[in-house]
Amino acid sequence: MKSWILKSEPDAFSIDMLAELPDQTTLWDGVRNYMARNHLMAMKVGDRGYFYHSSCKVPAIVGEVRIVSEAEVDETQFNLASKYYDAKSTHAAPRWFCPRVKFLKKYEHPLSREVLKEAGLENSQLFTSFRLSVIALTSTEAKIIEKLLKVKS
DNA sequence: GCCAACGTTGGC
DNA sequence: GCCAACGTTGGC
Repeated sequence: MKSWILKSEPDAFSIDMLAELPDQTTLWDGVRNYMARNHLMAMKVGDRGYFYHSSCKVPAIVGEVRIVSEAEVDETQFNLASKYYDAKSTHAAPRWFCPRVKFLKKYEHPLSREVLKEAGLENSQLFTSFRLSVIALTSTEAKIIEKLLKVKS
């Protein structure tokens, strides 16, 4: 099982919004960056996603999701009305794919960037490629986060 | 709201 | 296929 970080702006889509959906699941669509897309396509059912709030007062890991189905074609790329519309993508050769994720839990104590950095994640893609919206964690990095969560709860 | 970082586009 | 210009992300 691999662990990932999924960034989302809480104003656009927060962990609370996910938790309030009837089935608590959503397609992680709208990603338009190839490195992030490759991560989305590498996700397997059962993988863990850390839900990260970005572009907000306290950017932090705020909870967990589980990957419940592997990446499928992101339909928003064909939708003219969508802000994720991609004129260069075709049904024959779609560019963008998205997995389905399910809400697992929301943390009482989110893990801020400061905490993550101090705990030893300073070399993670979260800090080295700070604009990347889908991040792959190494098993070492995942263990550090698990340990932090144990201490916090 | 500023601005650095950096991915993407497009002219040559 | 190089690289400057441009646009966007996201922390501060």
